[in-house]
Amino acid sequence: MKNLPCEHKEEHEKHLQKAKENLLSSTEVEKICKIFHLLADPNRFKIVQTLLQGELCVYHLCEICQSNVSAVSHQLRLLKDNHIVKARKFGKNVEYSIADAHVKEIIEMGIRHLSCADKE
Amino acid sequence: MKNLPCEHKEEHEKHLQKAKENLLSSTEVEKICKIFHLLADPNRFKIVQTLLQGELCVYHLCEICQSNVSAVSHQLRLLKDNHIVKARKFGKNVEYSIADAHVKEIIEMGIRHLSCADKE
DNA sequence: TGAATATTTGAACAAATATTCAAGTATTAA
DNA sequence: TTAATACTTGAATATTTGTTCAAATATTCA
Repeated sequence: MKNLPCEHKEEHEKHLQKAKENLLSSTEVEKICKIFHLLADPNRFKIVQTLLQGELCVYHLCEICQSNVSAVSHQLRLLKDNHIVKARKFGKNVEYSIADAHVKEIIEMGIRHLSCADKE
Repeated sequence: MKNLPCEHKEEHEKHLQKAKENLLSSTEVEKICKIFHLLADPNRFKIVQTLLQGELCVYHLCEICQSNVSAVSHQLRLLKDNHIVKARKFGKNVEYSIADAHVKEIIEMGIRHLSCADKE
């Protein structure tokens, strides 16, 4: 038995053991955190949530975010670089759409969490 | 029909309409983003994921995060202030545990997303 | 009481971030 | 070819963030 500075040695030892078994690698943790970080900015969140309804171009996304073209474009680049959205040129416009189907579930989970939190 | 500067007027108009119907309030978006932000830091993520296995005190969480007591304590305060974890004193130790059952699903969703992303 | 342990706290700092602005590119229309 | 539209880009700025350090608190034990 290790000499841990903790009153609950045995029980905590068990929890710690389980935790260590389920531990992800640093790379894995960083990847997951990256996704959460990308969805943690209100404007990026709105962009992604909006694009879940279907393809749109920058002008419309500005309307939704109530933000200016440049700010939205910067955020879109971040989302694109991280493969959350994809872009295709159509005439003068650039149309954005969701590239990663899984973000839908994460977003929906966030929304569900919201209504649960309200009840508490 | 609005005079939108976009080649795909009709179709985008539909997407935009749907998006506006599903639009969350700023307060709601901020609440969701807050949760994502809290889980977007590697050390906080590890702390929460670890506590899902059961109650532990600060010393053990430092071990998991490979970080120092002060840094972990700061992060724990953030998580506690936002009702993700809760603390109870036991002798010289403070035992932390999960306060918000829903983060489990969000974390698991993140992990699932990871394995999907790998395959692509 | 005084020393040891476990944790918290506040201030200071460096790094990361989001936004703005001004200038740039690409495409279309006149 | 010039002007207008749609979007991108890079630099500058202000803000937020995570970590460190040193000092503080709380509890137990001798």
